[in-house]
Amino acid sequence: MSVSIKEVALKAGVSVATVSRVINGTGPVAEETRRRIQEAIDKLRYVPHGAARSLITNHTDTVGVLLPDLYGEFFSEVIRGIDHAARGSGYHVLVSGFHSDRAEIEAVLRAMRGRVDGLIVLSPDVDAQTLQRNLPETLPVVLLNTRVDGEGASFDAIRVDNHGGAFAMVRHLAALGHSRIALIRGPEENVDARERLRGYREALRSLGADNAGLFPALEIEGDFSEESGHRAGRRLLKMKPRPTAVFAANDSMAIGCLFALREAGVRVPEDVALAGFDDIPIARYLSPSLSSVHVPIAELGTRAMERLLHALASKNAHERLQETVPTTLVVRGSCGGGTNIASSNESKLPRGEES
Amino acid sequence: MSVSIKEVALKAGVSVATVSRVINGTGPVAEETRRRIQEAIDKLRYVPHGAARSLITNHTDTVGVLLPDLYGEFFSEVIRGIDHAARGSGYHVLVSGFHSDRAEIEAVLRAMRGRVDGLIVLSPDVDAQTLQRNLPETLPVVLLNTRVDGEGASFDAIRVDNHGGAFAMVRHLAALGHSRIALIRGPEENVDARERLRGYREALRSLGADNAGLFPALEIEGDFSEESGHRAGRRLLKMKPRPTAVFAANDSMAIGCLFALREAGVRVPEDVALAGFDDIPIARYLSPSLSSVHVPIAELGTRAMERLLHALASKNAHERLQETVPTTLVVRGSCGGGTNIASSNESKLPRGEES
DNA sequence: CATCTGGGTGTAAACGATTACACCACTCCC
DNA sequence: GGGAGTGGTGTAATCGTTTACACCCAGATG
Repeated sequence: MSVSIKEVALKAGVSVATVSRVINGTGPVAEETRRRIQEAIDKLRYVPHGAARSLITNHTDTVGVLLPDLYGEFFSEVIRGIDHAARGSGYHVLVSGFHSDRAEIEAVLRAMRGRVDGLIVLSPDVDAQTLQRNLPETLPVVLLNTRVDGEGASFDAIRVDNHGGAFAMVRHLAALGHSRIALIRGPEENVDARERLRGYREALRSLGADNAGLFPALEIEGDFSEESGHRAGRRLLKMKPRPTAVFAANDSMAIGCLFALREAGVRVPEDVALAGFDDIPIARYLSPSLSSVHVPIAELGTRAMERLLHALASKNAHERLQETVPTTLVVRGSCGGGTNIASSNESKLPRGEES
Repeated sequence: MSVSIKEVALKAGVSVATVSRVINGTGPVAEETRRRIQEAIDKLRYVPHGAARSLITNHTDTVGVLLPDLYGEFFSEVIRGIDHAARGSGYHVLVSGFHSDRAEIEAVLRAMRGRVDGLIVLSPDVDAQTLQRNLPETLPVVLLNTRVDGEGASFDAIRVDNHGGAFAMVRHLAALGHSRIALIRGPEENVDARERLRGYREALRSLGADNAGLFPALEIEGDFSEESGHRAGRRLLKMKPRPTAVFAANDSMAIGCLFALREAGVRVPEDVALAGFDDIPIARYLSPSLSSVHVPIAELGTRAMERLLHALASKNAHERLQETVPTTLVVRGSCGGGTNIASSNESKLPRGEES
C-alpha cells in the first residue's frame, strides 16, 4: 500500500515524532536531522494521509457544498465563487448534488460528518428543519437561498433580494407603457420562485386596482428550465388579448420563451417585450440582448464562503446573520426600452436593499 | 465535541463492536440488542465519523476531480456528468480547481492523499508527467482531455476527437463555397486548442495546395474567452480581403465574435459565416443559431467516472485504455447552410471515430 | 561541583472507527 | 455425556497521524 510516516522514520533512522515535526515545522529539529528526513521523504515520495491527520487534529481543511442540482450556469458560478474564496484560505471544496427528496438529502448530510469543517447549503426546495435534525449543532452552516422560517436563527443565511428585483422589473415594464404583463412562474416549492412571484404580484397591485383583477390569468407555470419556457411561450401566444410584455422568473425560461416567440414570427421587443431574472452571462449575447435582474452569482458564493470562514475562525460561537444581497436591474434590448442594438442601450439601474 | 461510537455503546450497555455491527449490518446481533442500540443511535443523533472509518477500511467512497478552472458551462456540464455517475454508485465528489502553474497543481494533488479513492484530472494545460511524480502509483486516475505523451500508458485517458471535429467543420464550410476560412485559435499551451488547430490546417491542406499557402495569415489568436473572441472579431473585420467564414476554436469565442460582427453591422451568415466548437447549450438559442462541433460534455464526465469505477473495482489492476469520444457536426443558421431560421435547418451529421 | 536550562529526540496515548479472535451458552447428535 | 456446531457478544489490535511528556546531553550558572 501507500508509504506511511513510519517508513520515513525508519529510513531516516529517527522516530515518527521527529518526522512529524519536520513536516509541520513544529518544535526544534537539528539541521542535519531535518536534511536526512527531508531526503527520505523525497525519496519515498511520502505524502501525509489526510484522513489520519484530520482524525487527530479534528479539522479537515475542507468545506462541503450541497446543491440541489449541478445543472446550469447558476450553480457553476456559485461554485466558482466559493472555490475562489476557499482556496484563498487554504480550504478544499467537497461538492455534492442531491435530488430534492428528503431521504437523499439526509444521506448526503450524514456522509459529510468527519469530512468537512463546515457546510454551505443551497437548497431552495428543502426547509432548514431537515438540516437541523441531521447535523451536529457544532457544525458551522451557511444557508444560501434557503427558506428559513422561525427557528432558522441558528444558521447563517444569505439570500438574494428576489422580491425587490421582481418588483423593480415589473415596475420598469409598466413604466414603458405595458399594462398586460405576463409572468412565467418558477416551480411551486422553490423559495426563489415564490419570492419572485410575490414581487410580481405586489408590483401589479401597486400599479392600481384594475390591474390587480387581471393578474392570475397572466401567470403561466414553468419550472426554471429552458424547455418549460418554450412551452410557456407557446401558451402565451394563444392568449387573447395577448400580453404585451413577458417577465420570466429566470433567464433560462426567458431564453426558451424567446425561442418560441421567434419560431412564431413574433418580434421581440416590437411585438412582445421580454425580461428575465438572474442575468446569466449569455444574457447579453442573445439577440435581442436580454433584459434581466442581475444577481451577483459568483459573489454570492464568495460571500457565503467568507461567512463560513468567519464561523470557523470563531469556532461557531459567532453571531448568526441573515443577509440579503441586492439585485440590479439590467435593461437591454429585449424589453424595448430604447433601440434594440444590444450594446448601445445597456444600462444598470442600481437598487437598494429595501426588499 | 461530537458524539462517538463509544458513547452509543455506553448508553446501550454493549461494546463498540456490537454497535459497529448494527451500523454496518455485519455479523449476527440479537433482535433485542439491535433495537436498544438503534434507539441509542437515534437519541444521541449519532453519525459515524467518515475520516476514522476510512482510516481503517482504507477507502473513502469519494473521488476527486481536478479542474483547471471552474469557469463556464463546459466544466459545469462535466461535473454534472461525473456527479451523476458517481452518486449512482454511492461515491462522493471532491472538486478542486487550480490555476495552471505547476506548484499549485502539485499542492492540490498531494492534498488528495487519503481523501479520495481515485482521481479524474481534466488538465489540457499540464502534462501527465507532473501527475506521475506526485501521485502514489496505486491511485487510479482517469485523464480527461489531457496530453499524454509516451509514458502516459499508466493512466486511463479519455479525450474528444478535436482533430476530426475541426477537420469536418472546415470541410463543411469549404463545401458551402467558402475559400477564405479564418480560425480563431485557442491558447497555445492547451492541447484541445492545438488539436483543433491541427484539424483546421490539415483540412485546408486537404483542399488543395493554393489554399495551403494562405492559412497562416488567416489564423487569429484567442484564449477561449468570450472577450478574446470579441477582439478577434474586430481584427478580422480589418483584414482585406475579408474572410468569408470564421471558425472559432470554441463556442465562447464564437459568441464574442458574433457580438463584434453585429456591432459592426456585418450580417451573419450573409456577409460572414460563423461556426464554433463544443456546442454548449446556448448555441442553439443565439440568433442566428450557432453551427458548432458537438461535444457530448456531460457524457464525457460520465464515461470518465465509469472508467474510474472500473479501475476501482479491479483494484487498479485493469488494462489501461485510451479512448477518443467522437464529435458531431451540428449545422445551424450561423454558417448559412440553408435559411437562417434556427430551428428549421438544424441537422446533425454523425461522424465516425477516424481522427 | 551540583544545578539549572533548553535544544533535540523518543515513547506512547490519543483520535474514532473496523474486525480477527476468543469466549460463552446453547442445542444437536451420536 | 462429550464433542461439534452456532448465535451472540466482548477484547484488543489496527489504521496513520499528532503531541504531551519524559529523557538525555550539552553548556551556563551559582
